[in-house]
Amino acid sequence: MIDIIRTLDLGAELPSENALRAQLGVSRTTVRKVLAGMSARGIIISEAHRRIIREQPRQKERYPKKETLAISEQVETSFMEWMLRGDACPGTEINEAELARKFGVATTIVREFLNRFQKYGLIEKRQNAGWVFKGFTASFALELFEIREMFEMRSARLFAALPDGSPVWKQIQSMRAAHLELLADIDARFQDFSELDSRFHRLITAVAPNRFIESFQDVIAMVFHYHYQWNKRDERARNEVAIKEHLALIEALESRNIALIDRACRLHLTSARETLLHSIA
Amino acid sequence: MIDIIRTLDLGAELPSENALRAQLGVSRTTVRKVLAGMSARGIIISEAHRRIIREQPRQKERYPKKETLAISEQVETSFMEWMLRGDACPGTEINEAELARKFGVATTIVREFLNRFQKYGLIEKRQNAGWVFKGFTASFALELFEIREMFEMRSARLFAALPDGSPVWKQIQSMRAAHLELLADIDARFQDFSELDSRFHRLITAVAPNRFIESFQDVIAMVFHYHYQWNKRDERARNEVAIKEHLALIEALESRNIALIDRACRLHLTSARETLLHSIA
DNA sequence: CATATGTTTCTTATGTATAAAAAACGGGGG
DNA sequence: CCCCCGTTTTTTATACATAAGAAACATATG
Repeated sequence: MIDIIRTLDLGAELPSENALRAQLGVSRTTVRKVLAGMSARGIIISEAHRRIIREQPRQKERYPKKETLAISEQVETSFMEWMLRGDACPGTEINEAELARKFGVATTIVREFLNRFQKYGLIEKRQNAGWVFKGFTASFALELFEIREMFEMRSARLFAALPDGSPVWKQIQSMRAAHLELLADIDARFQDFSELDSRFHRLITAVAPNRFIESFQDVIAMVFHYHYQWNKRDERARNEVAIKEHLALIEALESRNIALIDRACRLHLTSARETLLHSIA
Repeated sequence: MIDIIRTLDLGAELPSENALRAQLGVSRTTVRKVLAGMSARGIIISEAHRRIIREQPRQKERYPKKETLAISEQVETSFMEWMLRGDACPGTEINEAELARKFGVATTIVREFLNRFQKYGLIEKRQNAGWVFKGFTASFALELFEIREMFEMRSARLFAALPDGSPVWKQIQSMRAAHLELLADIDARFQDFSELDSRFHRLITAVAPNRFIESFQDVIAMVFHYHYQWNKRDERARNEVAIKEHLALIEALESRNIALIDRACRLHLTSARETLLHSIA
């Protein structure tokens, strides 16, 4: 809301609650609550049927990040930190109540998180007896990449069969541009790669949608997002190599030559796997 | 406990609490509670340091099935019924509170169930806005089988590379025997196939363990278990065909001929897919 | 001293209550 | 009749409370 107001002038009238609702992607109830808050702080004046901007909100008026995050998201972050900081070794038993205490949240939320987190294959539930952390181990990485290879090779191959008119070719073009841009400025922006990587692989996978493959992408994204947040070693070099491999794969895809595609794809996945294994050991 | 007592004579002494605990696979707390119940009903007499059987428990003494099932399991059954009875069509919005009311359980449990159930790909969560049932549709079946084919072909191929001395060859032998037995008595026992099917596919998959593949087996097992519980059409014939296909695959595996294995595996999966599609339409 | 049972403590499983957000309802003005 | 806003209802998100089960500790007995 602050961002919206900053595009308007002092004394201007705010859009209707419904317009704001649509723009912000939340319910009108929430919009009204925020408006009430701004009214109370003197940022806007609520008259009958309209609201006038009285003064520009300052940046420090923003709610602190922590207050705007759902508790469930905070739990996710806390848990990942706990796991990747190395407090946990393979076989560690996970205690719902203890985690809840440690993170300062209700047990219900921890429990719900663990249930959702189960799909990543890092923890396992035992009836009436809590959870076991299986460890972020080499075998985890190997199993992950075995599936990843099957899925991505499948999608990459399906790419070659796409008609010339398909809009994905445009998307691939702009994907290449994004990679080249990042590569040109790699020293400063190497940390932006993680997000580009995820987008690239999702684009390839999306040619022939399959809900199970898409769901597996979440696993991969989680692993890379969090793992490399705690393992910065060689990050710049690692990402540079990956970008070049992506560019090679893009070229192969555009050639429509299955053998070429297979090779580029496998090359990239092998290198990504080795990098991950290396960083675990 | 009733089953254990029935193997003993009147007046005999029960094993120690610890022995019972180990035998029943529960905690001693639970054993003690059951023993207290039996004492109250006059089935056993608790003396200092031992318990004597006073009269044989009758079958109706057993707790009704419903009381021994965890609420979470009851919710699963209720939900499957709701879904497969056809009360829900694709796109139906799922309401936690309403389901809880309908099933007569707490909302927490329904919520937890939906979270776990998510992995089956039949429902989807929308932030702050409940769940959507995506439907037990043809595209669900197709996506399911696309993955299943990848996974099973992979496992079947790895089979051929196993050394002669591997214990799986014995297991395959007894698997064949189980199939032949069932086939011989197919008219009476065709409903036993579902469980054998799951065991067979899990055996094949288990040659090279991968947690993601194993987790996917749960999806398949769920689909077949529940779907065919509500779609009995052609059940006998369907299962007979599948048994024969299994036998062919077993033979192919034992031949160690990759081409043969591939063919038998694909044949079976194709036929299973068509059967499922047919039963959905 | 080893094993069995009595007792206590702690954990997970389930139920209930409240807060936050979304959706529905309804009157009023253009 | 349509859009806007005030209000009410409903739903999800989170916290807290209790019951069932597991594990640990303590005591007794041969």
